[in-house]
Amino acid sequence: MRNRMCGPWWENRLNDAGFRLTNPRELVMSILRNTDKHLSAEDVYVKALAVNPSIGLTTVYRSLDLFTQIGVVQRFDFGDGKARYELNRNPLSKGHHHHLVCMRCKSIIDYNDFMQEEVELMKKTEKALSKKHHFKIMHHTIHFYGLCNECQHAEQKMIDY
Amino acid sequence: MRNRMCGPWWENRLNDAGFRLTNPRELVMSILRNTDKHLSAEDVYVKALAVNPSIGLTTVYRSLDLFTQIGVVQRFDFGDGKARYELNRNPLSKGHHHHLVCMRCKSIIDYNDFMQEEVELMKKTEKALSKKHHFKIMHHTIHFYGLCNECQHAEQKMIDY
DNA sequence: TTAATTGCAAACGGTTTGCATGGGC
DNA sequence: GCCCATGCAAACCGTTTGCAATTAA
Repeated sequence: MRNRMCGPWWENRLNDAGFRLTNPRELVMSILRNTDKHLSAEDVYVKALAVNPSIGLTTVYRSLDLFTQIGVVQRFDFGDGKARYELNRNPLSKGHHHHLVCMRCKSIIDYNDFMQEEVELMKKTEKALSKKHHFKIMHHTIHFYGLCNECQHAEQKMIDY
Repeated sequence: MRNRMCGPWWENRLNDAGFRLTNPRELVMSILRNTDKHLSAEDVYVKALAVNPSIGLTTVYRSLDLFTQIGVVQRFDFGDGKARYELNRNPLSKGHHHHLVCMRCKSIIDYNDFMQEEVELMKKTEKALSKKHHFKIMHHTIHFYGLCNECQHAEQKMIDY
């Protein structure tokens, strides 16, 4: 009965990995699917409560961990003390992108410019580093840190006084 | 009396920013100066205790924060729940490099291969993203995640059984 | 049926804060 | 002497764990 190719790809991946499809897991997944933000566990929990008031924060954490482990979700650390979770919208990991992180208001902007060049450089680098350090590279992240449009102006005001 | 250009550059920067040169701060700095590892606050604290048994962990945190703020130290988040601190060895930020992070044992390897190409791509990307998103970029990080030499073999053993 | 999953409460671990004491300048 | 800086203890906050009850398969 497994692998019936009935639901979305992540359901199959759950099954294949031997995990159960439950209401809380479906709910967490639907929340991730319906946002383009970079949600923390707490963010997901709050949204989940609106649909299922009896869901527990613990379950949200465990679902997010599980999804991360089976490669359906990617976990990011932007250095503000809480992890963010983002859906891998495609089993083949299309939609590769990176992040601009505002050091002041912590907002995050996705970008995917110059991906062709980036991918080429990364491949080259990965190859060299694998050989040099015998390191098996699974994935990479590029974060730009700075000030978003609004926060630049806010900073400017502070300097003015 | 300020700005006498007597001590190392970071002492001057402390002075210029209006902060005091104290024993704990010198100790923390000397520890960072004498390692090539990526130390956590706790790591620094343990090393500091060996020299000054009355130093407090809080002071280590505050020193590291201060150094980070005045640009003498860089703080990294590799996603294992604790921040790492690394000395900027040069006021002009030479020695730019990035990291390989082992997802299993959390060890970190520095690399600076292909820096020429990387810097070019990053400059180009920064320029475009600044214009496109009105984002003022201060710095960036590139992290490769994967398995180090030892951990690949450990994983292999696990699979064998 | 029955083992995986859930929700609660309590623990955990890294980091921060309040406050009285101590030490640069 | 004036404040900034320190050390201690306690608070904080995101995350994890133990455990009994629930539920998917």
